[in-house]
Amino acid sequence: MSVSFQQRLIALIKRIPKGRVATYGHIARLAGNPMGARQVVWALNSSWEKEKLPWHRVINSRGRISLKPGQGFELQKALLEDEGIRFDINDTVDLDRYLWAPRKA
DNA sequence: AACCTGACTTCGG
DNA sequence: TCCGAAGCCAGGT
Repeated sequence: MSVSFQQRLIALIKRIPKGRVATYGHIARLAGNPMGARQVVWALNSSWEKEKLPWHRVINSRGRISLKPGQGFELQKALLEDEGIRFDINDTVDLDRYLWAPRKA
């Protein structure tokens, strides 16, 4: 039987290694739907806890945290910095350096 | 079924 | 860089 897009998203997110990040759109693309970025958001909110997902490693296409200050931004940034990820003066991470890409299929 | 919502993305101005 | 508009997707009301 087929695996749902959601399940593929979950599986991919779980594979993001410590010290690396991925963007919503990137993950959606890898899961097979280039335009399913919003689904990633939904997937995270609905099952990051039960699936133990590294939700903090998912950021937006500009290399910045999408959560707002006081609503998780601080926590996410702290978690990423703990993994060795550096933020520049504009709270932006260097995607060319930290963006995760699966080895081979 | 219509309408709203969200940790999105891209494009213009 | 910031803002608005438009496009996209699924779940909740």
